[in-house]
Amino acid sequence: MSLSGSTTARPSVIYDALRAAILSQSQRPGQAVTESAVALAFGVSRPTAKIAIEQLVADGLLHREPNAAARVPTLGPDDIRDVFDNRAIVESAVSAALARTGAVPPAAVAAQRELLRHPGDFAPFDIAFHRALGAGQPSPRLARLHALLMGEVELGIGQVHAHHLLDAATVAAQHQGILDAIIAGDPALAARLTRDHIDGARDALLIHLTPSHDSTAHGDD
Amino acid sequence: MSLSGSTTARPSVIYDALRAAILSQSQRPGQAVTESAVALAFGVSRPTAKIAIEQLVADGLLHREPNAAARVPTLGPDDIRDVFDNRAIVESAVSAALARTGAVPPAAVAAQRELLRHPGDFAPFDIAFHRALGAGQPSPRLARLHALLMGEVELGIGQVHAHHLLDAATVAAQHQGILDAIIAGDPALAARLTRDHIDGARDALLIHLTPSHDSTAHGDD
DNA sequence: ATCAAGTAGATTGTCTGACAATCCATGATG
DNA sequence: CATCATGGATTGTCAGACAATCTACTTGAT
Repeated sequence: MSLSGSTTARPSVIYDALRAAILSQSQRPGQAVTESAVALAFGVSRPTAKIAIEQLVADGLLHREPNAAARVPTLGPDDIRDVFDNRAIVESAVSAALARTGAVPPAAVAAQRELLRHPGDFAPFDIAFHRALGAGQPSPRLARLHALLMGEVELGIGQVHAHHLLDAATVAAQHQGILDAIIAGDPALAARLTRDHIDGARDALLIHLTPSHDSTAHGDD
Repeated sequence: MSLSGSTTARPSVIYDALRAAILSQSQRPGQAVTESAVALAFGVSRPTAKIAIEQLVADGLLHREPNAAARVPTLGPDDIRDVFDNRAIVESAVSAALARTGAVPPAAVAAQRELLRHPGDFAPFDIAFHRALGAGQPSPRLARLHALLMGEVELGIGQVHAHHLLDAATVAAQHQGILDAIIAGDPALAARLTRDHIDGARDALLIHLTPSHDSTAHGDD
């Protein structure tokens, strides 16, 4: 059957599209993502859509309860804290492992360069930098743990990052410090700088989620 | 097999049975686990079997390449090192988090008690102790990271643990030290003892995997 | 006899359509 | 007004089928 799309509408295609929609806030938090709707939108059957949705759930980008539709999760302060605290644990180990090799992933350097060239909206390059760190380090299992957390990190940043919490120069400087420590072969320093960097990002996000700050949300639900 | 006549043969049932078969070495490492065979053995269709297999692959208990049958992975020295090093990172954070609460999961105490009562084959209770630590700690995401690693840990111990590497008394003493540090509310000590404990287990397993004198492995049982 | 090419088998990847089970909202009824 | 039955909606699960890909073997030529 020739549906609208090209040759094969594999689950991964649906996964990517759905993921982009969630991270770009096209799918508002709390909004239901039903299997039927996804199947209809992509012209596939429900089981096919189900597979893609389950993949998103496994990555933390969707929440689902036994017999209800999947929903885009709303990351509250507790979630942000939990995600970033665990990321600090994992990513500091990532930086330490990289420092032991003494080599920096080329993708991280590229992301760092692009970040400085786009100071207005640098969030994608910030994410790319950290993903490159995780992916470029020797341990495959540590890379997997890191990638697992980055999904929710990206979701949390997307939900809050529109407010320009930090400026590109500060972020870039901290990134450069991490890279320098890695090149210098100093695992302890690389781990400490990474931890501080992530803690700072966590606190910046939490400030925006604290009700003391004005003009954050519209009305109480 | 002994599974028949059940109207609700959910994928989780197949998952559990397959998992037990792998961990009990019923499925020898390297052996292929085809979707057809699983479907036939459990009396379900291939997609149902596929879901269970993919779940095992996600947990690291099976390896699969794009167009080949899934196989039980053989954990070599590099794999053991990688699994246990990452476990040390995650589980030391688990112990530290528990120490901050000052409370010990009851399941961990129960596992510790059972371990002392079964000094002959204490591997299951050793695993249960560490799983209880991960599951009983506050952060849901850290618990998930820990559980993800424990699958391969259990696989690695199962592949080597038949040789009685450590005696129950030593393991129990180390466990008790961790519990005491948690109760005392000393995160740094709990983390350090946990790391040492895991590093010791790693080294014990690696000794048995080092081909010091026996080059060709002929597995007569 | 050795090597290359073609072919047959096996296995996975994917899809379709359907039925059963469960949850939520609505409306009827005491 | 509260309680319960009913309807719709959604997920959970399943069986069967076809296409794509890899492997191993047979066949043929050098």
